[in-house]
Amino acid sequence: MPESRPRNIPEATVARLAVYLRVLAGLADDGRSHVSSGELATAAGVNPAGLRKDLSHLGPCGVRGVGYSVASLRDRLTETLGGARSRPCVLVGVGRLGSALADYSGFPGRGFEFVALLDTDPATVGSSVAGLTVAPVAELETVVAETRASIGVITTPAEVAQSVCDRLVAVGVRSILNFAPVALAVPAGVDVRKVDLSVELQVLAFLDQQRDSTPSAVEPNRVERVRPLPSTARAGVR
Amino acid sequence: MPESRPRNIPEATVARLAVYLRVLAGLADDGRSHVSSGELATAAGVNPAGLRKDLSHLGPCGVRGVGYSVASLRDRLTETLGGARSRPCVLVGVGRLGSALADYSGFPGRGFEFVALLDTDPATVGSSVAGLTVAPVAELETVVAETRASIGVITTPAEVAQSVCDRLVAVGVRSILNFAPVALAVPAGVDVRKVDLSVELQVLAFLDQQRDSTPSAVEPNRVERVRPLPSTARAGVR
DNA sequence: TCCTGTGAACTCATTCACAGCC
DNA sequence: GGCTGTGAATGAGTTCACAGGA
Repeated sequence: MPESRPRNIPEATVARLAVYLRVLAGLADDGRSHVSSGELATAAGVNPAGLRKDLSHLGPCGVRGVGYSVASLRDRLTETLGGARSRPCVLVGVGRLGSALADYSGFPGRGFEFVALLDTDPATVGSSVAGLTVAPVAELETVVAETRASIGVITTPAEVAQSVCDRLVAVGVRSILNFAPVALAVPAGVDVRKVDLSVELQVLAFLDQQRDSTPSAVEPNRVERVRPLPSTARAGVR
Repeated sequence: MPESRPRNIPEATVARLAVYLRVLAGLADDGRSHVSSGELATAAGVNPAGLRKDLSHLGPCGVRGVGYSVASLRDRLTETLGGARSRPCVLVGVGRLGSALADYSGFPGRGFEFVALLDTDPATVGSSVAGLTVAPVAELETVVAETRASIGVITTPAEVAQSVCDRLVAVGVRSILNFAPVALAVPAGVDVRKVDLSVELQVLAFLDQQRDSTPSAVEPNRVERVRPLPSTARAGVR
């Protein structure tokens, strides 16, 4: 076969593909059979031309003069994003944020699936969250080995994040999503993405304040400008 | 006075300034008096040259051949990020994610402060979260008017996010942080940032899967590469 | 000699504008 | 006529390399 694989899709594009997929699922539920790039772009909050460029990474998948088939585009995106075999994820730290995240696992065809939830708190261990029974962190090594998890999600307090990270890496986890407000040190070959909720708020507060300071001068209204997604930091190898 | 204001600081830089500030607070607690850009950069997970460029937006604030004064740099960052008078925020949707977020308010000098938490669930309304009593959503308009909140945080289910957004905008909120997985439509002049937790996981899953497919070939090890932050989408003015 | 501050190169990403097909 | 696919242009942001001061 002549390598029909997705090839090199930019990270920013991958993030948007996930958004398109969600919108398409909604359109399919509404019984729609086709969409134009314009309509899809509006629903996803992006620029139409950018959307088309994103989709071009999958090869031609629309019909000129008509638009995109909702069902087939959805299937294509599902497959591209990892669809068939979803990656097993282990989540450490089942607090409010952790349990909120665990519920996102619900949807199939998302490319990931939580297979274990770990916590230290005896009151939390043994309880059921998102259909899984919370296990003690002591079992981290065993659980990762048994489930062959390759993705770890850290929603612990900052103080223990690095040690949890070290343990995950030691047993072979190579992709980590970190919600703790610390920069994790990892060996090359491990991919860390970071999401910092308080930083998001600080940035918003800064822009808000800055706008008040500026007497609304200088810049007129731009109708709708949208930026990618990256929202995270990366360290280590591809 | 000759406008000594921060001027135009790139958004990506603002996000990192918040991270530096947190690291500096930790260093101050440890009794450190000075840091070099290299050390600070490592702790923040960024490139030293980039850090210096970021700080250059505040004007010279280091000492050549020595480094930065921990205390004075911290104060400078605090002030730049909105320090003195923090922006009042209203949060709508006090579920697990919402209450987790509300706790971030704790720190002073962050540039924002939660002044009200709203929810529809009668079981949640009246309870105390992060030191605030949860109020019914019906009081949204009153609360925003009384607190003069200019920032709204939406952590509701997707179905009601747009209507909550509309109500916030109607009473004058111009900066919104949206955690619901929908693209919010807002009039020009309103700034929306979006954080999508499930997308973060999907991107990580994709990269993880992609790495397994590729026989580790092509690319050698990159030691530590870090990307900015944006983590969000923006719509509206400025 | 140290480390900061910064112009300049470079990489990455978004937007524009139009060619191509239905 | 309408809408997709895409090369070219633009812009933002990061890295490099060195000038400049303690």
